[in-house]
Amino acid sequence: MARGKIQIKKIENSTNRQVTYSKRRNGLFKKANELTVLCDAKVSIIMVSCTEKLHEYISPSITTKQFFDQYQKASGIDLWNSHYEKMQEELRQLKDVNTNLRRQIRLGDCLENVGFEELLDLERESQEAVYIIRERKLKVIGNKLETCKKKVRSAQDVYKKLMHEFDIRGEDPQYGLIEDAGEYEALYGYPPHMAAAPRILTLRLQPNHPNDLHAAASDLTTYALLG
Amino acid sequence: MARGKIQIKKIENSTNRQVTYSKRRNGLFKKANELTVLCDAKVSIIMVSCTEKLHEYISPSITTKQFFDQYQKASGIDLWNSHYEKMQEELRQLKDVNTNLRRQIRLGDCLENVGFEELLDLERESQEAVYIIRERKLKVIGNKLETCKKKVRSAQDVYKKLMHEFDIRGEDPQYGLIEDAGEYEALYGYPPHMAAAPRILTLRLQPNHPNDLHAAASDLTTYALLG
DNA sequence: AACTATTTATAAGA
DNA sequence: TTCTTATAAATAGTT
Repeated sequence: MARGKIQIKKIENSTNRQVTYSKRRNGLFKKANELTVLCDAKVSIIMVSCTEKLHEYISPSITTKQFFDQYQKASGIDLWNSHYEKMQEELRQLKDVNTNLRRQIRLGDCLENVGFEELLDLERESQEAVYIIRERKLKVIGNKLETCKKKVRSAQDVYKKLMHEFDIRGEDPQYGLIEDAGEYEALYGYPPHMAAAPRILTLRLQPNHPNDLHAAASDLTTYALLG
Repeated sequence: MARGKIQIKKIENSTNRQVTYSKRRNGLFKKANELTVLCDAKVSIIMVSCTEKLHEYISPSITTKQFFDQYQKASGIDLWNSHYEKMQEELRQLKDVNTNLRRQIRLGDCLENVGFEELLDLERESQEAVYIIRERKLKVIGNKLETCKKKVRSAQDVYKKLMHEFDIRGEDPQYGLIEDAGEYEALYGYPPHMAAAPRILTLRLQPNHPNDLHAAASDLTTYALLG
């Protein structure tokens, strides 16, 4: 529109296109604002450039949200609808899944309407579940036991070492053994009567990091003898 | 902008304002379209006049709906928020319920990450479920048995009645008794050895609605004797 | 970003 | 409304 007429078709030079976009965008927004003032109208312009950048003009005294609401009202097009539908579909599916899950559990709803065959299946499945869970439970218990045994062995090693040193030094009043402090078992959560089986001498132990209870429970080798 | 400069302020003459609105609206839309073509951009203009009339420009190759979606995405402003929030809350809750249900079943997912205490709970719950299901199963079996007994009694009644009539008429060749047709048990789905216990004479029976197997199984009183 | 020759938009009048 | 037209405004190409 100046220094030569142009064809209204896509500007191939991307720099030129960018510049023109910027200039004309400003022009458009200016015009929109004039229109707003002159004619007491409300205008909303939203632009997305080919580089996906978003620019917006909105008349003062109105928000984009209000604009959309007004647009919806005036046009009769329910813009929420498709959004709704998606969510409602998702909701429906979740409810279905839910129902199926409940059907599998069958604790919440009663068994009144369950057929006999289904009932037999259900009993079998539930019993299987019990077996699976029980198996897992036993494995977990086994693991715990194993861990405890290791700790006990470790403690025994420490004890042997100490006894060895003890033997070498002879009766030195600097070192001493205190019986039955009861703290060792407590740290591992074992009742006293169970700890009795592996016959070891209980030592009064103290972690190297007195304030760190976790370290106290998990790292036996860093314990030091008390005087 | 022509034949005299104007102040950018509300045009008080309503006719003039209307005319200007119309002219400038067209101008704006034309510019918007040029911008769309020249710069490969997407433009949406929505205008509401002071008389609440709505006009819209939208670049070809896009819908207003898509525009709103894109706007939302780019601006981060969730225009549907109020609508969404409710549904999303519902969705979230359903998902939670779902997770809990799955946790109760715990057959699909493995038990690796289940704590020991939880494992014990799970075992107890599952075992309880088995008991509940078993109880229900026994009840159903009991009901079936009861129903069968009733039917047997009913059959006995019919038999007695028939025998009575038989006695009155004496030996009339019009009426006959046929032993061991085997169809009675088959209809009720009972194996022959179980039907043997209640000692009744089996009759060759035929339902009044020969094609309706359901009726055959459920309505003993409408059976008629065959010749 | 500024300049400016031109094109385009449009205010006022018909 | 639309057309006309003098003139204001916008802007393409250049610096």
